[in-house]
Amino acid sequence: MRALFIDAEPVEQEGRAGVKLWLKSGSLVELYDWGFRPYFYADTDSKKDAAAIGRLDVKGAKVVGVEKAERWVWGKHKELLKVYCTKPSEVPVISRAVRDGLEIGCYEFETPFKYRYMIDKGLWPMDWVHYEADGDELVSIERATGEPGSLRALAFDIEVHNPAGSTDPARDPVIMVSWADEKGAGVLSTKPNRGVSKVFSDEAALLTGFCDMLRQKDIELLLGYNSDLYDLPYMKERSRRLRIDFPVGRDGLTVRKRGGGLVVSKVGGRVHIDLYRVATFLDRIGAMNLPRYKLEDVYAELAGKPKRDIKKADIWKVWDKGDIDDLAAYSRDDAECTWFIGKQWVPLEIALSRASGLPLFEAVRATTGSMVEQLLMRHAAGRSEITPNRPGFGEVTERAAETFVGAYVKTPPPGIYSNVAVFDFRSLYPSIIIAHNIDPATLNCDCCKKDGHVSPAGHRFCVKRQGVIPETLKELIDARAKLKASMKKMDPKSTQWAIADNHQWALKIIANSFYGYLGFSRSRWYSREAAESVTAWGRQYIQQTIEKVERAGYSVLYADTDSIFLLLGERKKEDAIALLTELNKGLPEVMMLELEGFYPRAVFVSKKAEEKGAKKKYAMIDEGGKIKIKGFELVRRDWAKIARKTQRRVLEAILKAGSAHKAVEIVRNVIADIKAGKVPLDDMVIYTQLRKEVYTAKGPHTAVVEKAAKRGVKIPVGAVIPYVITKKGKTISDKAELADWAKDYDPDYYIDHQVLPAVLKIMKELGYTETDLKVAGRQARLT
DNA sequence: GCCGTAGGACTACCA
DNA sequence: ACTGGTAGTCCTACGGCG
Repeated sequence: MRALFIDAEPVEQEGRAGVKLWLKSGSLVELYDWGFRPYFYADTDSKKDAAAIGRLDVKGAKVVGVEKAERWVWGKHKELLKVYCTKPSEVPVISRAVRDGLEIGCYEFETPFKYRYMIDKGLWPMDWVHYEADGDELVSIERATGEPGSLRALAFDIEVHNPAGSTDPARDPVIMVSWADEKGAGVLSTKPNRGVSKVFSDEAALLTGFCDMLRQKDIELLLGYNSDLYDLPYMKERSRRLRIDFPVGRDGLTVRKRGGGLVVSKVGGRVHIDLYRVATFLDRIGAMNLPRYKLEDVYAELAGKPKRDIKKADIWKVWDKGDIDDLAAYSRDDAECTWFIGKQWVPLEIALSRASGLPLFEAVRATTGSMVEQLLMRHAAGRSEITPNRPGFGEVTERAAETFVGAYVKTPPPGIYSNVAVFDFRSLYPSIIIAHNIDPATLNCDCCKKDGHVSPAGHRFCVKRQGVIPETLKELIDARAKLKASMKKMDPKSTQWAIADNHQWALKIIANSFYGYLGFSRSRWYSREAAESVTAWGRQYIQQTIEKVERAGYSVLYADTDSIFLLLGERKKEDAIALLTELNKGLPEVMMLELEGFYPRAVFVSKKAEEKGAKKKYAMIDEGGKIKIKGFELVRRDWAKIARKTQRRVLEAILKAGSAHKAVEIVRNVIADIKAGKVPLDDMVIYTQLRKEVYTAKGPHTAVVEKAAKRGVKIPVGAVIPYVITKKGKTISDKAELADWAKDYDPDYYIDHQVLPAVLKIMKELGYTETDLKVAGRQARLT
């Protein structure tokens, strides 16, 4: 039988231990594999040790088999013992006895059992398998090929009666559950209304009705927004209090708290995707940058239009009034927006799951680090290499304390320039890792003492045996290149193209994370020497390239990590392209310098306190009139919209119209509007994320949190706080007030601390001073 | 007690 | 809970002044 492999879970029944597999062929199939034994490795080849390990009995947990195994351990070929246990839960117990009791080192004793199973069986989630079964018992399974499969999905959202403002499952009932899927949308509620598609006698019936619907529709993929933390735990708690079952899954619902306030809600037998998790993931990897990631923010960004909105605080009022037309429509809209977002992001998550080997549920909640790790574990196993153990607490602390030098950034001379060309290295760090075989296990090998790759940081890497990291990375990069090539032959509007695009994106995301993973203190494959060699080679390549560009007669304006900005001057684009070709001849095979683009005009500014140019801050306009802005206040959410908007207009006036005069007019008008109190409060809102539980220093955003706490509103860690600097108070922190509570704004603050600083650094390059901008009617010095 | 400033804490950016 | 490099804000402590 052919099926899509979804997930696996360890199970224990009647003393037997095995694995439950979730497959999809038509609909979901549950199968059991009772024939797979958990194991770990012991670092010894002595018969005496083998015998001692074989005799172990820790409170009834016994070793059921010991066999020899040849594996690579940190670049050395070794003979180890593979120690089998009966149940997965016995692995930690027995391996501890081996380590602490017999003082024999162990490996892979903390590999979660389901990963152990998937890795050893060669199963990749969201990919196809061929299997044979006898009843519900698996007989055989192996990986097959095919396009990624799809799952039957449904998005949902709940509304809660909230007269107290906040909601509390001890008190406030669920009043609506809305849903949306391929076929349409609907609202389940306990009050009848035109907008309500199904009415239930009470809340218990409503919750049960929702579960019935999932069962009837045979939903495999459940989509929510912040449903890990809110909807599912809320419904579960309400059900508990109502003393009813809540069979939202085929196999229970577990709500688990992870470290750092993270909550994960696992729906057994369906894949639950919390799209808020996807939003924060995309934010972290820099694929998205919004001030906030509420459902309406994300929807507006993706759909290009705003979402219907009700003030959350008013939900109960509308409900109590009995006229719930609006509420039903709003609730339904929430589900539809969630569905819309899911349509865009689920394919990427499926691609990430396939590319990393993490089951979809885990992939959605994974960091790029754990994706890299999963992939490395799979590749390591494939080449008989041991997966290094996780570092202990002490080790992590030590690693975190040892810092290393990163990338090179050139200070740009501030000014406004014409005809800039930008070159950049394609995947600089991944290319370096592959070109120089950088891996903790190839570091200081015994075989290449004379002829190894020696990094500018002074570390040597093997030239004979490729490391698991370079090997895995090369596979990703080659696969991506192949995909990109095949995409050229596809119709860009086809589903096939969209699938390939998500896949290539997933491969890129993972490939870009390898360097960070090498330097990550909790990494299994951590190596400071390896990480600092990557950056050292990176600095060497960029600096040598800068020298060559300068020797060719160009002046290099700016450079950061892997990019070079040069002034074309009197030369033509063709000259720059010829130079590029020349530069590439001197680079290793896998490395490639590319033309990023030509820019007719560019702005670099000086640092606020010094005359020197500011790094990581520039704006350029390309030949198509498209503006690229980096680092400026206007790309930062912790600046008020009025400052960001004004700075953008000023930059546009200079880059597009080339008019400083216009820029001055803009600034003067904005200042006048602020003084006159004409600017809407919305434009004064500053967003700052609450990143810590406890602060040593006071700041506007911590002050806002304190004030909210006094009113009984708890702002959780991770929240992005919107606040306004009001007239009331002495210091800025005193004046800061939660946006919803702010009645006015302090014009002086917004002029002197927001608009002027943002705009002045640009105007300074054109010869203007603060007074030129503040005092109306004065003649501009330059135009 | 007031003023100016150096330095620390903090956030969000670039690559 | 992937890295280092960077700009910039706000607050506090501190020294000088009178």
